[in-house]
Amino acid sequence: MEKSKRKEMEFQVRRTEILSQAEKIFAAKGFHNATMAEIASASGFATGTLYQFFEGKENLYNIMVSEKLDRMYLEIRESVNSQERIVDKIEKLVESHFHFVENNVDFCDLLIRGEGLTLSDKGTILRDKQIADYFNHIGFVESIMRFGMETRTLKSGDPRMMAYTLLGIIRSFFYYWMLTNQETPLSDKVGCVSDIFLKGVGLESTE
Amino acid sequence: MEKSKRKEMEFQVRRTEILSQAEKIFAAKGFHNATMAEIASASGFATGTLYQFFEGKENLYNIMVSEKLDRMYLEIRESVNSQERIVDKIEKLVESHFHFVENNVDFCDLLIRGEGLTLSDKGTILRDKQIADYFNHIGFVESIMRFGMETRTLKSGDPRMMAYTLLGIIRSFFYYWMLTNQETPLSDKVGCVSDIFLKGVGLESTE
DNA sequence: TATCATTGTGAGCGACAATTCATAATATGA
DNA sequence: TCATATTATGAATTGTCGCTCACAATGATA
Repeated sequence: MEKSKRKEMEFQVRRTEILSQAEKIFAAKGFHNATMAEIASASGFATGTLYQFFEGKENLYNIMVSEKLDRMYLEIRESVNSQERIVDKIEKLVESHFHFVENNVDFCDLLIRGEGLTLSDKGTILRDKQIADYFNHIGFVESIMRFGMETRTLKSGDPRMMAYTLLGIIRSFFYYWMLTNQETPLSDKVGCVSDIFLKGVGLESTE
Repeated sequence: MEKSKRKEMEFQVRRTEILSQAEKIFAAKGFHNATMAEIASASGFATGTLYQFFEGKENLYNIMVSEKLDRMYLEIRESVNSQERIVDKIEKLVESHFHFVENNVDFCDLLIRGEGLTLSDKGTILRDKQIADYFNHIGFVESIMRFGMETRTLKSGDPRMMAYTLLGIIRSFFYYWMLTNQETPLSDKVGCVSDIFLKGVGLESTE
């Protein structure tokens, strides 16, 4: 049994190495331009060996993206949960999103390109998983909004719409930052985002 | 000269037909799973004929997307410009975006998948054009914000950040609507979006 | 109708890369 | 150490289209 445990661990180490190299290569060249041969040699294996860890190219790609996103969502949740006040929670949400982007530029570039989402049969199953995860995340943000309404910090309204709004703003800033490779860190905009989100852009006098 | 004009027109008709069929097929299957043969037969031509209208597959795809987006931007601009008051302009902006989405579900699905943005050499040139167009659009929205500030309807602030915000919210709602094929029209949310954008979600008492 | 020009055709070429599998290398255990 | 099980190898197989081009069809001209 000890043996098999060590085996298992070695298996995981190799698997992780492949995933890590795959991430780099996919990020650099996109799904369709990356080749299995390249990923194999980068992780120090022969082409055929990859197929002992993953069912195929799509599978490898999807697992890589999926696990990466899982980690991101987890990070964000923990960061938000570490705060008590609703306003701080919102700020942390924005901040942790932005941190992830800043620390994973290549991966985010891959996400923007959005490649690999049109996949065949098996691929769609994993795609659905990613969509489900995204909705799950929306649900999480929604719960923050609901909390804000309970504690009378936020206006009463549809918490789901609020969640869409906040995530949309975050995404838009991330998008802009990716396209204009700015010298200023994205994190500088955290205050700006949460401010607009909470107070809106209209003057009090408006309507 | 008359002859050549008729020729020119016929050429345009054929070209348009190909583009129209290409749109359907690309939308249904994505860039990589669509084949030139399929597009050709759908538009009533042989494979080789397509190459008299377009340089190749990437070229066809990019032109199709590019021209479609141009029409969208134009529609939105006209719609916004038809309004005098800033609040109406904002509402029209949201509304016309949503209208486009509702009337072009398949095309928007293609956009969400984001396929075809990782292209080789020539492809990137056209990709850059699309990014430039997007920035141009942001600039347009920014000018609306600036106008709102001049007329003292909007708070003074960075108009570009405001533009990112509004476009982000719009995109987020569009995204959610696409993923949950809802029975309710997206247009129902126009009021909700412009409201949150102008007033924010925080209670007055906040801060 | 004969001639030339333009445009359409689609079978087949060529390139590419995912996947497989017979074989080699390595690890296990008695 | 030898037999056996496990894992790695990478050349060969395979299938897929994008694209070309020699030829056909159509249309224009005289």
